[in-house]
Amino acid sequence: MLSERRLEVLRAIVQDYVGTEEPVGSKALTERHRLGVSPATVRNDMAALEDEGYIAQPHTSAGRIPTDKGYRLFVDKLAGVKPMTAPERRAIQNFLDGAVDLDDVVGRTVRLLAQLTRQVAVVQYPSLTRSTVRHVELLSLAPARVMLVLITDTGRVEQRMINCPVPFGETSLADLRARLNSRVAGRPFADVPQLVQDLPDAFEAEDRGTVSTVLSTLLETLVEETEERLMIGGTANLTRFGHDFPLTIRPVLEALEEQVVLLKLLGEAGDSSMTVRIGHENAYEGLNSTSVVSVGYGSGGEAVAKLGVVGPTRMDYPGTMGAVRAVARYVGQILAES
Amino acid sequence: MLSERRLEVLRAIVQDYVGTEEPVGSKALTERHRLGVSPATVRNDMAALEDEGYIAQPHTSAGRIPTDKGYRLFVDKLAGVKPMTAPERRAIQNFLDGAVDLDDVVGRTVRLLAQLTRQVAVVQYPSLTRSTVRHVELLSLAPARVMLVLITDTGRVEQRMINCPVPFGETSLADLRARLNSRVAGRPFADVPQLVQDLPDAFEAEDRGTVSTVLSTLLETLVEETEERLMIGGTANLTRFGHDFPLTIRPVLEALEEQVVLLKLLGEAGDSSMTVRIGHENAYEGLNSTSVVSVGYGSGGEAVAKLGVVGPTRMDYPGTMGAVRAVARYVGQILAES
DNA sequence: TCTGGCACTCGGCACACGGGAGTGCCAGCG
DNA sequence: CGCTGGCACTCCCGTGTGCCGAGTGCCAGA
Repeated sequence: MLSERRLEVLRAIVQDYVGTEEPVGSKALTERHRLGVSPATVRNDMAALEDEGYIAQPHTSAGRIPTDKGYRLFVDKLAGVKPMTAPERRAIQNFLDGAVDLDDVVGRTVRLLAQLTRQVAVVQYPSLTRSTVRHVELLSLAPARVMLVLITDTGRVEQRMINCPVPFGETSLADLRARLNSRVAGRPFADVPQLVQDLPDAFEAEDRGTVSTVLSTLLETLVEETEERLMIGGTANLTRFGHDFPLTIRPVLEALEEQVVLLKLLGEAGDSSMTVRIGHENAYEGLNSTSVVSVGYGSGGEAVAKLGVVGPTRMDYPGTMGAVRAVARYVGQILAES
Repeated sequence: MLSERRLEVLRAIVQDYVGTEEPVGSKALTERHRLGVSPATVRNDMAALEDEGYIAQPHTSAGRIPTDKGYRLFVDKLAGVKPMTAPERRAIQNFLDGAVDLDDVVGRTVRLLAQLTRQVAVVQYPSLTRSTVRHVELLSLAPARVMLVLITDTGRVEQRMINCPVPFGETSLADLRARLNSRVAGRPFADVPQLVQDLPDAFEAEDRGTVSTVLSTLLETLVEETEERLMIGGTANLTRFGHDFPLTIRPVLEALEEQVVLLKLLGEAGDSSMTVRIGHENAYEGLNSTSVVSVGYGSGGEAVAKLGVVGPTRMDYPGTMGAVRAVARYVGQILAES
């Protein structure tokens, strides 16, 4: 177990390195922090921290920088979450209020989060399968052409075109619409497959094919993995990463374009509590030099989706965590109101 | 006026520079192209081209690189549009087919375009105001809560929540829905304001307030500038820009995040024909070292939106233009089918 | 267990140097 | 009059050298 002072040294190293982006040496440490001991002592502590794998030297005779393990310890034991100041909280609220629809909410959130953290922001749309059905609408656009519209309590709206095998009468359509809604409205989307299973039986033989087509389209829309969507923003902040660009930034941009990768990343994180994944803790190779801070958000108690930021492992963890948590909280409120 | 040979020299310079990314000298030129003259002669031609402002030297005693004016001449007079090969055309079609909704179409298009051109792709959603109304739906979600859903012939669906001043009966709602659709279905969105102007008059006094609220929400969604949306992709290709990253890439990423800037950029381009804006021809400063190739696309004859790519001024113009044109054509087809 | 001292290591920078690619100019040739 | 080969000149750039400073590890002493 590391002594109290050694932990203090580690904390100082992390803070300084995050601030200066340069390896920090023993002398500079004693000057900037009141450790109460001499550089030589700090050097011994640093040697011990290095033995334990918390810090490392980029080159012999250079200062130390924290390793992923070092950041992990810092986040778990040495740092808290820095709460937002009152003006910041007000700014968040102002910025998010006045969104006209869900796209707007998500868009504003992603911009806000990118600006607050000066990093790349990722916001997942509320998951269909974790939301509740508000309404299912069927519109007849042409004799054998139906549009299916799903509306969730979180404001998300999905639509699908359906080509019916045979023309579908307006009364049958109204019948199906009414039956569908009476079964599923107010229920979680996850239950929908069960709830509509035997619906075709209630219809005349000639309509059954069409009803089945509609239902299977409905179920397809709910398949996890395809129904998940997200928005990212603040990629310009990647340019603040470091000086050795091309190699650092490239894989990150590529990862961000692969929505599958991001969704997996968010999916792996704890369900609603805040999760920090540091460097190599991220399964995806391109993100091995980044950290991901994410948290679930939702209109009520349960999380319907996640949001977070992607930044260099060398990031201000307490500040970032504070911003992410605060934004998630306010977005949840907005969704609950809509 | 420049002689035939000098134009040929300019063409050779552009082609070589685009290929190698390095200033091209007189000797290298004569070696790679059959110009039929000696380096000394080419030197004289280059001096003339430089006097006219078509090419420039990064430093004394270095090769020449094309200026924006040089690229302009190249695009206008010296190069055509390189048509896609048959396999490429097939690949495009395969890639775009099977999209389930408009978001999917736009998403696939942006990825496709980024991949084909190896540059940043930008695709605008079909403009509401330039589309035709397919259907307007009103859903009663709560006694004084109505959801407005607009559906265009291009597959776009917009929705807005409306809080009614007074509860709105189901029959009044059905009445309004029917009247609305009979007036606007099949008409261009641009005409909607005119068409619905006197609608409140047809209702009882108590409902008139609500009807007006619904109509004003409808009109708000049609305001140009707010209704325009777009998707971008392929930002990872920016890393191929050059070696002097931070300065080049940063403002471009920033511009791409400012949807307003991009929309303006696309808006300024010719309405449906292909437009190439080179370097400083772009009004936005951050894009002064990039070229934008854009073209309108639409389901029928008229363009309902634009798509294009953003890349370094040093780009393969014929190939890029070919890809952009081909993709626009296929997207138009897909939209017409849906 | 901490401290001050000391020798050592190594990255980064400033500087000088030379090679090479490219240029402009000029005189001569068809 | 236009094209060509030759020539002197200009710079960019990569390489090599030397120095400085920050940082380290180790050791003897308090």
